Amino acid sequence: MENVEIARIFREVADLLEIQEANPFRVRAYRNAIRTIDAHAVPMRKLIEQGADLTELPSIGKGMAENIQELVETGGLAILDELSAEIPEGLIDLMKLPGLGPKKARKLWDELGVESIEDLEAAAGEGRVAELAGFGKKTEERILQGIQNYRTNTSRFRLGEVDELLPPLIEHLQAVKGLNRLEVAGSYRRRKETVGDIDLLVLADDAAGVSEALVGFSGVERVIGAGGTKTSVMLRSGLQVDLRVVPPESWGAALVYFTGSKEHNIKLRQRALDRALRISEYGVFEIPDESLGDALGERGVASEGELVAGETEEALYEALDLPWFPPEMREDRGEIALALENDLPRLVEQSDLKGDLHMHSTWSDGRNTLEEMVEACETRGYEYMAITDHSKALAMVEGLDAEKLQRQWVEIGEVQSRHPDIRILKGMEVDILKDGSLDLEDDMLEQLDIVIISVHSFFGLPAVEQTARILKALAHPQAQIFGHPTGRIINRRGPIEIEIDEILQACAEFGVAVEVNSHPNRLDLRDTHLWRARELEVPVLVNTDAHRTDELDLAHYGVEQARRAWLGPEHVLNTRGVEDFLSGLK
DNA sequence: GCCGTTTTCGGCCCGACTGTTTTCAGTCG
Repeated sequence: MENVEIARIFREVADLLEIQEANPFRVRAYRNAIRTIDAHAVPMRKLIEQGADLTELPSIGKGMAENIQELVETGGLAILDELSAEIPEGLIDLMKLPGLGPKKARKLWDELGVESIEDLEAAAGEGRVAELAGFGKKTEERILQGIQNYRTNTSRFRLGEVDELLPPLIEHLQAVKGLNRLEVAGSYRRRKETVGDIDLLVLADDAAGVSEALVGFSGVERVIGAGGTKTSVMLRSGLQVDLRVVPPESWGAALVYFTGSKEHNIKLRQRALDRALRISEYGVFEIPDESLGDALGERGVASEGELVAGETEEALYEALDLPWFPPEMREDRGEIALALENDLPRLVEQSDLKGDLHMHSTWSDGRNTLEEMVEACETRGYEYMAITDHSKALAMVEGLDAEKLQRQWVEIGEVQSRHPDIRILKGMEVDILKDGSLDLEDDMLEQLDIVIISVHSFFGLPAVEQTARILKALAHPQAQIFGHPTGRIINRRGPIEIEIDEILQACAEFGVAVEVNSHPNRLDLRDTHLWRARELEVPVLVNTDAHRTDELDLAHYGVEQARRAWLGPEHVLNTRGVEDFLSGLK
């Protein structure tokens, strides 16, 4: 029973409780526990094995700890069995459709006997949904449309995809007269590895003009909604874009609000209430004494109370006696407590990087020659770099054997003499073979400056075998860097099955650094694993794994994931000068 | 169901939009 499975089962319980109209705070308790479990690198089963007290984890109390224990020990959960005996689990799928929540899903089941998406499609097709009280013709159409979208497009967008889709839209909007400011907020600004939709925040003299411009953008497939301050459209790419026009005095508050995360915002609001302040997307307001209590619940009190802050993010945080938080830290993973204890860490920045230690050339499957890669690194201001072509096990890309590698060293020597301003390190991305041995002779490994070890085959080994294979490779005296450790391709190929915590502990023990592979399709290790690496004091390298010169520019994605794990320059080896860097490797 | 620099009981974030209504519930972020 892995953490992802526990989280999935808790999610089912929460959804079913919601349909059952259980205490909403009980539902929230499950959702909070899911966040903790999802983000924890150590498996719950292992914590239990070690006799750890699960209730020390945030949002895990007595009840959740018992649930986790039950799941780990029996593989099942009594509360889930009870719930699914009362309510069909297919109703959970219904809630994934836009406009359908627990109440409406429940009603569809109660009154029409709908138990699945298929049932719902049939009922809506026959016009029976529109006849229900609280439903109508439009809702029915929206449901049918939603079912289509659900089947064709269910996954989130990779950050890199969004970076390709956004520029034309932003350019289009910036041409609107009177647009003073535009910012992309949401998980995009927090640089999360995948993005669900796009939140655009705009300061403009003519709100309606910007809204019209968005609706008129050539990439728009349909308009989802349009009100006075909010416009939503669906692009043909399947990406949803929400646009908000905000007044200048609320700019900072709106930016905080729409950047999120939701959990971070909730913490801010709780803190505000403690000091008789109320936060909304319009600003920080004083709560007048006489309205404390009952009057707050009434409608139309939004403007009540004096505006304290809102024009900038800094001012909003200052009103709460907090420093400004980099968006990557706004995940409610303890950042507020940290800020209160001491200064926030200085997070690593792209400009800190002094070298890139993972890239390919035409010697294996790279598109550019070795010298072109060197020149491109020079252009980017790097002090050092490593050429790390594939080893011979990757026959399809003509990986290098010992003989070919020696010939490459000759070329490196020549290129080095033509480019004295950058240090070219002799490296290789050596395959970890099925049995955990390395795909290059020991005497050759010893002569390399940089040895990256990576998995490129046998992705499907069972966890025990896969973990043992990698542990063996990590123990090799010449292994220095573990490249793209989980092998995942986001939205396409899942991670290999490994005990990530054991692996990271072995890295710490053997002095092996881990890579955050910056390619936006990989981002491997991911943020929560980098977090664990920091805790275990495993050094991290931000590498691009570039197969072309322009891919060297992807390094910022790796830096951003590192920032999400609160890594500073002191945690990232390739922020050091070349001699310090080399002495930091084993 | 979790949580505690006024608390072990009584709290638990806030507002906009939609569609269906004649004043609002449900959903969403």
